[in-house]
Amino acid sequence: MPELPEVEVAARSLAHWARGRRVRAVTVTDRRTLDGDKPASVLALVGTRMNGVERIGKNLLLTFGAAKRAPAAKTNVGVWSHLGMTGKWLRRPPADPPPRFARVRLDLVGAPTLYFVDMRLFGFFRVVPGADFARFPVLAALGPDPLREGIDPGRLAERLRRSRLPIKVAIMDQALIPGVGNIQASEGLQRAGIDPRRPARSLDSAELSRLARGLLASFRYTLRAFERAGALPPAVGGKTTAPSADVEYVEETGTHNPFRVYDRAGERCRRCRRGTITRIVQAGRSTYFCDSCQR
DNA sequence: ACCCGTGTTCGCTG
DNA sequence: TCAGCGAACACGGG
Repeated sequence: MPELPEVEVAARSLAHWARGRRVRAVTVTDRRTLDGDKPASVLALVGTRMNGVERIGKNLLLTFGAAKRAPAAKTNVGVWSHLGMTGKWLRRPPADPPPRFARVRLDLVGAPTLYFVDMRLFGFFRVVPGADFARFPVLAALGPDPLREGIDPGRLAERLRRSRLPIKVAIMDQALIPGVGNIQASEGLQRAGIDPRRPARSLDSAELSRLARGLLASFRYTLRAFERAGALPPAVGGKTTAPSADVEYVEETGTHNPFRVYDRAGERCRRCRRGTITRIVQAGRSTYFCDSCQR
C-alpha cells in the first residue's frame, strides 16, 4: 500500500484512534517486526499516553508521554513505524481475534485495540527511547515533507544539478522528496509532461516547477480518492468527525485503479489523448509513461 | 511453476 | 571515493 498518501491516512487514523489514550499493553507477535530490537523494548510504552503522531514522508513518528507513576522523569518514548510494502494499522474490538498477519498489538485504555499488520515484514515498529528520532541518520536526512512544506523547485535544481540518474529514479530518493514512491513518481512525471528517462540534471527550472506541482497534485488527488472511499479521518488538528470507515481505515479503494498511468500499459494517455502508456523498467522497478506527451 | 510487487538496505563494480 | 546497479529481505496473488 504505502506511499505518502497512504501513510497520511494511517497517521490521521492513529491520531484519531489513540491520541490522548493510555497504553494498557503491547504484544509483539512477530519479533522480526522489531528489526533486531529486543521484544522487551516495547515494555517502555506500557502506562504511557499517546501524545502525538507525526508523518515525514513514509515514516510514522509516534510520541508517548511519561509513565503514569513517574511524571517527574518526563521521559518521552517514541515509536518509529514504517509500513514497508504491505504494512497497515487496523482497529478492532479487544475481544476479536487478531487480523491475519498482525505483528504488534497495542491495547489502549477505554478504546479499541490497534494492530500493526504486515504480511511481507518489510515494515517495522521500533521503540525509540526519549523519542529522539533525529539520532537515526536516515530520518535526519529526510527532505521537507511535501504535504506540509511544499516542494521547492529551487532546492530540486540544486540537489539534482550533478545527478545523471534518470529523473524518475532520482525523485524516489527520500532525502530529496520524502514520500515519493514508485507509483507517485510515475504519476507526477506524467502530470508534468516529463520523460522519466531524462537525466535528472537535464531538467530546466520550468520543468522542475512543473514536476513539483505534478507530484503535489498527485499526492492530493490520491488523498481525495481515499476521502471519497470514506477511508480518511480528519486532518491532524482538524475537526474531529469520526471516520466513516470505522473499523478499518482502508481495505481498498475497490478494484478501480485511481491512477493516470500506473498499471495502465497499452491504454490511451488521458493527458494528451494521443499517446500510448508504456511500461519500462528502471532500477529494477516498473515505470509507466506516455510515449507521446512526456518529453 | 514462475513472475510480479505501492520499500529499503547492502555489497559489488567500474 | 563514489554513483549506480542488482540482490536480498518475505510471502501472497495472478
